[in-house]
Amino acid sequence: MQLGNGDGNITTIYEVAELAGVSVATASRALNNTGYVSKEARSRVLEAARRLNYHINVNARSLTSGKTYTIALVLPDVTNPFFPAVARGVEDAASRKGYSVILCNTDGSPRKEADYLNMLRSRRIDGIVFTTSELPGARISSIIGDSSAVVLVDRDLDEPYDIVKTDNVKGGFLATSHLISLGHTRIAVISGPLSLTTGMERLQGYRDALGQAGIPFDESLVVEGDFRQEGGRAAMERLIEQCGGRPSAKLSAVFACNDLMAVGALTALEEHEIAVPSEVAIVGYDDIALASVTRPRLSTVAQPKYEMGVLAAEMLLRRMANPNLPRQQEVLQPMLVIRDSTLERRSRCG
Amino acid sequence: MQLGNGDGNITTIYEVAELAGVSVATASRALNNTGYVSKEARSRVLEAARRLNYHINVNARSLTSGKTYTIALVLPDVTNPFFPAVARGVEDAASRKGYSVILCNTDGSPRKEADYLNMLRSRRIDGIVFTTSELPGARISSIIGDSSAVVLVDRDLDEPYDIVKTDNVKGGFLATSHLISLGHTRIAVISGPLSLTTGMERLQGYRDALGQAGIPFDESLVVEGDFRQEGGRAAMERLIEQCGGRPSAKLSAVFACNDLMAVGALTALEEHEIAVPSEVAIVGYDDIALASVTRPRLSTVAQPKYEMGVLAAEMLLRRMANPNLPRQQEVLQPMLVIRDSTLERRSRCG
DNA sequence: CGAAGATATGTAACCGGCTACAGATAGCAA
DNA sequence: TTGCTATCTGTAGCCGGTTACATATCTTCG
Repeated sequence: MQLGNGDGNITTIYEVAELAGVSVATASRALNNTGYVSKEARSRVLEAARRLNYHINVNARSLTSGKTYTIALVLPDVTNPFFPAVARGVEDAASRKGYSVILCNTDGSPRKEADYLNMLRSRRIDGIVFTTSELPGARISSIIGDSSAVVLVDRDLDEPYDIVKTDNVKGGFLATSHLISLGHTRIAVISGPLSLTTGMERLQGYRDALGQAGIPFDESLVVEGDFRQEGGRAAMERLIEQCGGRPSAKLSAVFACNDLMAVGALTALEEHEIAVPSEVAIVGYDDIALASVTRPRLSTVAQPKYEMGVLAAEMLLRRMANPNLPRQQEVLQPMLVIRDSTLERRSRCG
Repeated sequence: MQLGNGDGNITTIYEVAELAGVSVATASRALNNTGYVSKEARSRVLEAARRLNYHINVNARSLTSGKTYTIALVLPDVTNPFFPAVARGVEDAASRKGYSVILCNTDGSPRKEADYLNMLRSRRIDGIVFTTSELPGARISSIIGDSSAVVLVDRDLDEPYDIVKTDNVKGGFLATSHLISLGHTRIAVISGPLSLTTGMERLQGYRDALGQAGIPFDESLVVEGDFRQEGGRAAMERLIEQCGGRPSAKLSAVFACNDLMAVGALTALEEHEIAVPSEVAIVGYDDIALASVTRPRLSTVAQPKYEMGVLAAEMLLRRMANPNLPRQQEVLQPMLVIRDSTLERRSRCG
């Protein structure tokens, strides 16, 4: 609406300098509060910038500074209910410090992961919060080189990258011990993919709890799932079939290594008209929003998802500020949330 | 691991040109497949780029091209279960065309929205997929000017921006008609914030359905909610209280204008031991993942969330390619999903 | 054979910032 | 007065690409 110059058109620092009657050097110094600038010059520059609706061109600046003030969040799928909270945490922490976040969904495909990493390198991203699936650490470094810092979330790689995770062994232990303390001894586990550290570790916690209670580990009670609802349902079907339709003495509780699979298991149980928790108790993992609305409401092991995101971003910024820092690792504590899908078990069974 | 040059360090086109024994102009042409380049020169350049692990600096390029190949997705909160699917759609469609997506959570705060828009302008973003809450269209244009294209999702502004939405009036109509067809006549509505077009339009659909069925509109059956779970619960409490604890003849069904509020209402009903759907039927809106795991499973009006994201991104790219296009508007159709929270109503009531 | 056009390449300017360096002025101590 | 420091400003080069323009060679056609 202004004359010709004002509104939409893009202004450069040259135009600001000209209007203010100074050189670009002075204009730059005034706008960035660096070096020596007289009061009058500064205020003339600021006024000119205001009048021209000047917005610095970040890309141009990054050409000299080498910093883009951009980080990336690379994860399998925002649509997986575990990730939005993490993403929000990352974005909050990043934007607080003036960083923007680029979102990348890889579906866990090493191919897509590699493609994104290449793209991110071309963008000279300052850092990456990465939840990879299968890409080996060495491959990551070979692509991004040391052009950007990396923090791994919820994954554990051999490479010397910083890490934010929760104690999955402990989480698995908590879930299983809870079931044991309720009197269960025949406890099945629907694990995550055993190629992922999360999958392995939660299973390890399960074994630890069993061992500590003196309950023998029974291979046939372990079914490998895929962290997805349909996989959880299929795994539960398999378990039910294995028991000849009625769990009864063969199996009285299930630890599903994430909530999505637990929900799948729940539907399978419902279809077979097996009562939860009276016939079979079930514990999930993650405490996604779903968990508190199922019937029965799902007992689960909560992870501090938002905090993980925040910590990951903050850790990344620290690493960016000082690439020579020793490797950082932050292990958060999972927490058992007891709802209705697990219940005290009286008398029956041994 | 290589000599000194290979791995992590950043290479410029100058080094590539030098290694290939050509000028930067030729190198640039070879890498971009523009202009004339001899076969030999091209292959020497490509080989040099490969050996040096050359990745173009996108920021430098955008300095001359004026394009950043970056768009932004500005929404209230990824943590709201409605948005991840939209986000995924936007990211998929964008990355398919080589664009990156910057994620911005505004919490619906006009202040944050304005801050983000300013930041995005500084980044010379090519376009924005925007789900604003309260920022007037004029304000948006005053900030971003015509420096980037804008597509509005699920919102309707006076400004001449492109729009992707679903037919909310129709959605409200579908939900209400469904209840009416089951025999309900006393239907309460827990609306969204009436300051939002989504809120208003769904309510309008409700009124239309009532009108068409000849059921008088009763002000006292309308409670304004906030699209959040706790708000839905509070609204339901209010309705129950209004009926003196037992809905009975005063109210036999509720249309909650999104699923989150429906879930909240469900918990309120459960606490009061009011059976769903036999005493009170309930329909939600959005069909988020939650809806299919509640007990009873929630009948709801589904929006094609992922498709909305895809369409928004594609529309944005079209607009970016041709700023003079007439205003585009895409209205998708909502779809009724009948589950267990609504049920045929026999005899009783009139 | 000469002119026109296609092909190939390099030089240099430019995109929009930042900053090293140099030059200018002023204040102050010796 | 001289010399030194602190303050202020501008010129120009650089960051890493793209591309207009000039130049040169090779075909091709009248």
